[in-house]
Amino acid sequence: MATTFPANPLKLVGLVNRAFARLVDAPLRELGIATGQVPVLVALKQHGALPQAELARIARVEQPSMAQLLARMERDGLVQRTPDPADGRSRLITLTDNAARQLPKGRAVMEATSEKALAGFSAKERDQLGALLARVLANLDAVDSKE
Amino acid sequence: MATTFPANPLKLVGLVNRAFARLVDAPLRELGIATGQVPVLVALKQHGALPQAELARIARVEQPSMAQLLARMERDGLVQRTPDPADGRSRLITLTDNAARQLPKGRAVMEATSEKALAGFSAKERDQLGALLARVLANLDAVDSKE
DNA sequence: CTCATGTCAGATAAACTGAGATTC
DNA sequence: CGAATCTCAGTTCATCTGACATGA
Repeated sequence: MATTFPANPLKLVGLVNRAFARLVDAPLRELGIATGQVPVLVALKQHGALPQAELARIARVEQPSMAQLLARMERDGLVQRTPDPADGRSRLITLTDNAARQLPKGRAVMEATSEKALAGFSAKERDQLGALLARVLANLDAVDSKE
Repeated sequence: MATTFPANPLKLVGLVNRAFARLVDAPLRELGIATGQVPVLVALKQHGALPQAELARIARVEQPSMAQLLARMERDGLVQRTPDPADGRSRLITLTDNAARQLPKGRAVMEATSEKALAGFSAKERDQLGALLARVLANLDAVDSKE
């Protein structure tokens, strides 16, 4: 009976993902940020101005998906697109001052909710979970690139 | 430096979830099934006819979300809605013969991809991953119901 | 009357493919 | 010319609120 309840870890991944997104959504929205935008904001904060294609790679989505996400973010005053002086095809994405100001609060929300999600976990267990998930991700990436 | 790479396990959950969905999507689509429909099909196979509200509870979505999902499934010939003789408000959802026939193949796809995702994992590690994720989910549920 | 079940209408976010325009 | 960058158009899925009809 030991393996009846975990069913399939991959199913749990989906449930955890949605439960987390649901929790984080409301407080982020009050900051004017959507959940899916956080990775983009973080990347821009870290690397400064970036072209759209690079952001798509970082977030692992197709370019049109990123274009649409950025369009929403531009609409909401989180990013600007400025022509790339070095490449006429490209436009560089930068954070607005407002976004830069809100980002730390957004990260705090993510952090706090993660903390709740991992309540009762020892440091070792957190590392374990991270390591196991990283291996799963590596496996899935390997399959993906094989096809 | 031990905790630099796992960053935040919750982020990995999101990445794993999407990577898995992407892999599983195409083969399922060939069977005429969408990824989000699988849990519903499985629940119906297990429990027989079920009302919409019960399916929403099982899948942990709001009723209108389930209604729309079922509408798509009905459109695609996977389920039927028949009046509940015992409750005039309710309509019971049942699998079509075709869906019942396709379901095993769908589960096989899910299984096979899960297997690839967990390549190189010992039985113990699988249980560990499942147990850790189940604890995360329980934590998130607890927060959710507190608010 | 209240509660539960379900539908409808409308909004939003996120992702994809396919087809161009433009520039390196 | 070929490849990269981006836009546009259209589709699908998944999710949410809010309003409403109807039956228990």
